[in-house]
Amino acid sequence: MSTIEDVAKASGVSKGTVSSVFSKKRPISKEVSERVLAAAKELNYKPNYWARSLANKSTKILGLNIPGEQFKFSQFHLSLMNGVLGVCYRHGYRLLVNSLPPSYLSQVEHWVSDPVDGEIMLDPENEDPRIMERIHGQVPIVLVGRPSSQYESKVSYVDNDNVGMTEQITRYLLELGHRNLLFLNAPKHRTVAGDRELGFRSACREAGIPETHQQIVFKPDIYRPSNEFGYETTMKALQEMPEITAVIADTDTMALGVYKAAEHLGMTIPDQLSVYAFSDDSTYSPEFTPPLTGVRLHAEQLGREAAVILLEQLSKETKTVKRAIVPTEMVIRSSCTQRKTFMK
Amino acid sequence: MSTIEDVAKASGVSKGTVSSVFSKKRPISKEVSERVLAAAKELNYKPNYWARSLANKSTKILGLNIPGEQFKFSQFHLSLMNGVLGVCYRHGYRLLVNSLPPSYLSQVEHWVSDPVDGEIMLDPENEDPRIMERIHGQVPIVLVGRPSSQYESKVSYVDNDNVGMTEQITRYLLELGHRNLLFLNAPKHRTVAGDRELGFRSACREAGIPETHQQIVFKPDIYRPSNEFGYETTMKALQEMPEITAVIADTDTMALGVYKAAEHLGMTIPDQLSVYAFSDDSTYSPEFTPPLTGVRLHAEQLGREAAVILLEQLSKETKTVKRAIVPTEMVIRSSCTQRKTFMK
DNA sequence: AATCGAGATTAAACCGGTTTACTATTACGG
DNA sequence: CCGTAATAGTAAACCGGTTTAATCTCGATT
Repeated sequence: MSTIEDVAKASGVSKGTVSSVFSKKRPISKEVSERVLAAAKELNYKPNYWARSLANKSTKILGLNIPGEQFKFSQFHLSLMNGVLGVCYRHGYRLLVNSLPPSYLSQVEHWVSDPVDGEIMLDPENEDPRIMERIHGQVPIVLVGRPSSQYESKVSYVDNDNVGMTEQITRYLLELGHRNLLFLNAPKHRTVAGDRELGFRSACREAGIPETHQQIVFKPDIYRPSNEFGYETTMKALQEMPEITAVIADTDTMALGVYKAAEHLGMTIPDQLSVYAFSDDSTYSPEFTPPLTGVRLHAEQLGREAAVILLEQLSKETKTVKRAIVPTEMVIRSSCTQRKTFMK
Repeated sequence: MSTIEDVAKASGVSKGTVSSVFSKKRPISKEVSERVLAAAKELNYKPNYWARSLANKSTKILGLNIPGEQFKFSQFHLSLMNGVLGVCYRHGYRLLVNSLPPSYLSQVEHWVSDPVDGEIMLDPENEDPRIMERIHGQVPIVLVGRPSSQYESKVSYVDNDNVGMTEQITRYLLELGHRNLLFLNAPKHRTVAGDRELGFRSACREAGIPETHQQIVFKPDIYRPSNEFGYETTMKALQEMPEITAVIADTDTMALGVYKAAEHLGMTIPDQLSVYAFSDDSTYSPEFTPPLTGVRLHAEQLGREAAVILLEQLSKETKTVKRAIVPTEMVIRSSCTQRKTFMK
């Protein structure tokens, strides 16, 4: 690859002039400008991204940070990313997927600052070391999901109204006559799990459901796939407590496990078991009979808003902490129905 | 942020020594090493990514290049990306999603080399300027999909056997008794469209189907969503040629349009119209009744193989051109059936 | 004719690392 | 006790851009 030096020599001007021709940050006479561009084309020259970033102290790259080992993108993340990408696209930013193993990053020879101007961080946890690290390292961040309270006034974030949404969904099931619910929740250390628990409990309390009839099981944070967790937990719960008539699953993948459990127990959905999932789109949907009732989280919009807020923070000097709540909508399909009286 | 200079001063050694402590590329006595690391921690120092990349001439970042304006990731891309990410993860590479508008990149002030060590390029087209550019710019690439023939011996790529797969699928429909097929193909300029056309034609010819009964419509490359294209094309085709009893759709999104058209025409699937789609996973699957018959493309494996080949090319000096063909499997669900004789 | 000022260009410093060529110190074998 | 080699550290050059401060040109103003 040829360098700016080569172009400068070839067109008989200085490095600085060539730089200005490209960056357009200073006026250059048309004549010189053309001569330089011709030479550049001739030599197949393109400014070096990293040299430029080093000098500019800006990379025009946004990071997307996802926690956990062996992470896989779900449908939710996909939509979210599409939202982020759209904004990046319009503003000339590139998107870096930043999810290297903590074990890798902890080695001294891999210590390094992040190659991004700012980062969108997914799935915040209660004691999330990533947040501390970014604040400490001066990297602007926007979270998708609520941070733990100690950071709530320190970092910007976008989120659904998880408390309200779960309340609404729980009420829906209660109004259908269900009196004994099982809630398969996200891993306990994720902040979203707490919010959803809150909403669930609140709606149950409001309807006078005793605590024993509000089963919540948090997904353990080991690498067991969600559908297996859904299957095993539902099997166990329904055997121990056959009065359960409705299950709320945190994701559609979990719901798949619930469906399978119901099938193995000879129960039909929705007649003997209602199933609700926090997800409107699913990879596994071909497997769902009947179609899954869920909720639209508007992942794409979450991504868009996060990206917009982040870019805003990058452009302005004043670091206002912002928050955006994206509304949700229930999507009633056919996996939930009135509790049948003979089930009593 | 503190620099290597600060750390050097604080620990009373030279820049070069600090550099060696971090990169471990040269032995440093334990004593000095500890002193430096302590100072680094104290100052919250991390090596600057850009400066390091500049000096190393390597970024440890792989690019994922997707063509087209206003691109959105589909389920296929999601799985593919998961495959790529897994490999990146294990090798300490980050992944950059590189899909900026050509209009943006053509402006002089945005000319810049790519900030990656190598790139995985999706959806190659017949006269794909991206390929030329990367070869010219010395950026190692691996394609997902077959390049046009002039590049076939010049760049590595991974692909499904699109010809064979389409042949197999077409035969399947022909064996079900269908004699009049509609094939909604990918945009004509994509190489995959040609391959699939070839397979389709070949199977039809083999069965003695006249050309007039092998309708192929290529998706125009304007920004109309695939489902609308599927809907409108199917409506038109079925009205002009009611003898059609089976449709092959290039993607599940297109198939969604076909379903809708069938509904509007009062036709039931699969009894009056069989539908086959080149996709096993779908965002829209909740909408599919009956479940869509398709084909498993193993997108994740495609991504994995592409990443592995790319990393191999980066590590070795010898640039062997490699090719990998990932097998496909038909997934028979319930959107295709025997042609009913009364339809004759 | 002298002064001023705007515009275009350049040399050199800088961004923050890595690497090379060299020096100083210690260890060892003969 | 000396020559040689191995080890640890350093100063300076380098990676390829951007930017600052200074210089030079030329037309307009007084």
